[in-house]
Amino acid sequence: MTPTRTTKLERGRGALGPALELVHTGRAPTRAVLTAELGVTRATAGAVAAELEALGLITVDSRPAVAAGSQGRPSHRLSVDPEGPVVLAAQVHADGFRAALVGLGGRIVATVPGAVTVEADPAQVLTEVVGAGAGLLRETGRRCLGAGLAVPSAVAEPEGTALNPLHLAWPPGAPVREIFTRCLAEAGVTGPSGDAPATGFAANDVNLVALAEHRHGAGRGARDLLCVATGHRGVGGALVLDGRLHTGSSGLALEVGHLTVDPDGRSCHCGGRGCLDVETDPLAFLEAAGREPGPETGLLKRALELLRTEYATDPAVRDAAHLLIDRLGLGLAGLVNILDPDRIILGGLHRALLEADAERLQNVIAERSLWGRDGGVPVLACALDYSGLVGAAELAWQPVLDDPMTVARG
Amino acid sequence: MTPTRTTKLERGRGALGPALELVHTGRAPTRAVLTAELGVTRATAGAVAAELEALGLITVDSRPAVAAGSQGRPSHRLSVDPEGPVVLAAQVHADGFRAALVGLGGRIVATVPGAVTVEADPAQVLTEVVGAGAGLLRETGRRCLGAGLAVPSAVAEPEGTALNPLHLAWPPGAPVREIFTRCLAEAGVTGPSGDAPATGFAANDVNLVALAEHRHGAGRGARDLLCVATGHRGVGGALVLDGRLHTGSSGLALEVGHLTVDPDGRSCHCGGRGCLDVETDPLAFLEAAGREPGPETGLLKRALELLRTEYATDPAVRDAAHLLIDRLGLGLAGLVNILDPDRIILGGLHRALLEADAERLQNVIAERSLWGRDGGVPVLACALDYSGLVGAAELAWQPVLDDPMTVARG
DNA sequence: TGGCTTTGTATCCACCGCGAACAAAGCGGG
DNA sequence: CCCGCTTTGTTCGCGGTGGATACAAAGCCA
Repeated sequence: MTPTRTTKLERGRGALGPALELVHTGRAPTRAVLTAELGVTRATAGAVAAELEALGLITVDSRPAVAAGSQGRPSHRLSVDPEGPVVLAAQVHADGFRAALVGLGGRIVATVPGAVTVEADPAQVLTEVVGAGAGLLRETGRRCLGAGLAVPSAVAEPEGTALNPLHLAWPPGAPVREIFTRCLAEAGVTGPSGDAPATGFAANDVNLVALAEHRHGAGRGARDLLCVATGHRGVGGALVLDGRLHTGSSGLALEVGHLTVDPDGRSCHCGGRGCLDVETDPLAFLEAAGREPGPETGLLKRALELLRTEYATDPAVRDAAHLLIDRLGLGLAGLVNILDPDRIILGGLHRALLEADAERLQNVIAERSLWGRDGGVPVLACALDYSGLVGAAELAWQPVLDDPMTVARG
Repeated sequence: MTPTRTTKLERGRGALGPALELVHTGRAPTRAVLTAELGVTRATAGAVAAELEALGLITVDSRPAVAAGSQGRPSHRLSVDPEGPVVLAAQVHADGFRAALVGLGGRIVATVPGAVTVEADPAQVLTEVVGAGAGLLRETGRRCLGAGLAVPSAVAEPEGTALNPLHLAWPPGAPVREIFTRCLAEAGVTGPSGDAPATGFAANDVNLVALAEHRHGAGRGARDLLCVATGHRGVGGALVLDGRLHTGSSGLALEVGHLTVDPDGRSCHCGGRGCLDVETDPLAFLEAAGREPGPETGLLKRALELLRTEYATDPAVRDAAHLLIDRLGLGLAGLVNILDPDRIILGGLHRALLEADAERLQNVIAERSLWGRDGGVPVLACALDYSGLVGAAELAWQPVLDDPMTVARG
């Protein structure tokens, strides 16, 4: 029989995925580095790079790169193909949504915000969202390899249902992934196989922030990355272990909002008292500062604004910030004792608190974490714009990173 | 040049490790199952099994196995070679130590307890320990492939230092792995390479209980396994994710003792109040039951005895048990919210509390864990004798499981 | 211009695991 | 009792993957 003809270029399939991931995360700027990172020979790394280029995923710049100072033959630059395929990414939040096309490397190619009525159900919202994304695809004419969605709710695995979309007026248990996939099919958004419609991926927004920061932001190089962030209300957490999101056995891990941070604090719907959720969110901050919290929508923005403008001038604001920092530090110390991350990233109001007085926060964590080592865990601020969106894109890219040959089979 | 001759039997090296792990954990009783579990062809599975047999690690029983009812040619039984090589395993605790030889499959081939004075330093203790193990090796004449040690302390990675050996009068930060390795060399205990001395592995005992239970006990088949156990004082935790121990970035993960389980509870040396550590350990139980706790040594044994004999008859004991169950449930619920395990295993006093009233414990966990699903997380009792020892052996077996060919290169 | 160093490429080959055909071992039915 | 039937185990050949090696390319530097 005539076997399926394979060109020499197709060598190195097994290393394709790891290689693409290295270029994707910016850890392989040249073939030489790629060789070292993959632990293969130059021959293999060269074949792999050629194959990825043939697939239209990366570009090999033939002009000598950097070359600054070092001797020897200058290496060619490997980079993600800026004209390559994209994925559709979207983030839904209490005030609306944002859709985007995201290329490899977490590059946002095009993005557009959108608004929906507060009462809209998942199908309405996701129809709008996918419609906006499909519009971007038409405008740009890019090839689409998948789609990912960030939602402000825990998402159960493997069902893909939103368990607690508290700020969206969605029914708990709404099958968002299924709805998202259906909307994609209706809008004709394609997946990696080209003609077949894309299957949608959906996950919690904080999880996706963590994933995005780990691959392209402040979490690069971390092995065990903890991410904690506020939205308008409540606190979310996420953990990336060895480069993969730890979602737990049913997708519900890192519900960190109900750690006790103030034994004398206010009671919480969870049945406890003084939970991180209610003691360190924007509402708690505004109240602690003696301000009128106002309507639910925009709590985060008002809290950030207050902290930014009056922290230096108003003692009540400063005291409120310090109070929240102390509580947050206590909660983070508890997480450090359980998870032992090598880096912590904060988003939302927590990020602003960190930037207001990083030393105070670090000290609280160090004091209350047991047997912590040399200086304690580094705590950093989120470094990406739209990290939730980028994280949603990572979900969609994952099948391609796992097996880049999928893009050829389409 | 004449290349290194390799027999046909040596085919299938890449799958050797996974195959050995399957037999080791009892998940591959026959070659047919091995074929399915590895996802390879019968030819490959057969070659792999033959290779493992040639290495002296497993036996292939030529008599037809089971065959009960099913049609087709009966399969041969694959099993760990009971006469195969062993590793030296040891567990140190407050009252002394226990050394053992452990074969594949977690089979304890020989074991011996030992006593040391309370004031003994690490070098003295480990000299005794290794001496006892070496004695067993001499008596049995087994080939030794490595050594592992369980200690009642967090062990920092990668240094291998015992950070908080609170019950041992060892200096915090004692380099136990280094000392252990030196003792092994002095006693002439061999590693996988045959002539070279073994490098010792050391880890926290509760971590090793979790590892052992995951591979050979109540945790088999779990993906995310949480283990919580008491010794005489304090509470330890451990987490196995995807079959590997999660020790955190510096080996300090799962220090679960300082979760708040009683906001009005007694103060703890950690600075908090009502910590799991001081509210659910044997001392807390004896005090809650109104008994005189007595000396430090033997607290666990007395607590277990009291619970076993008087739970049904003495209301004070029952109330104390229920109090501790409620506190424990609160702590476990907090961990469930953060880690989302698919199984929980309890050891020490916690195991006895579970057996006293499993339903009460399950209910508390279910009530306080958020969005828990259908019936909550299964909570089971440790199923192995000497699980700490078996876990220590797993540490030593790991290099062999990762690459079985190492045993040939010796 | 000719070393020197590092990067990229061409060629050969060992090895792993797949596929297919065959052999083996029990069951069961005429 | 013998002949299918089913499942398991083995033999043999093949193709793809990546290693090793030698060589070519491209910059520094004397």
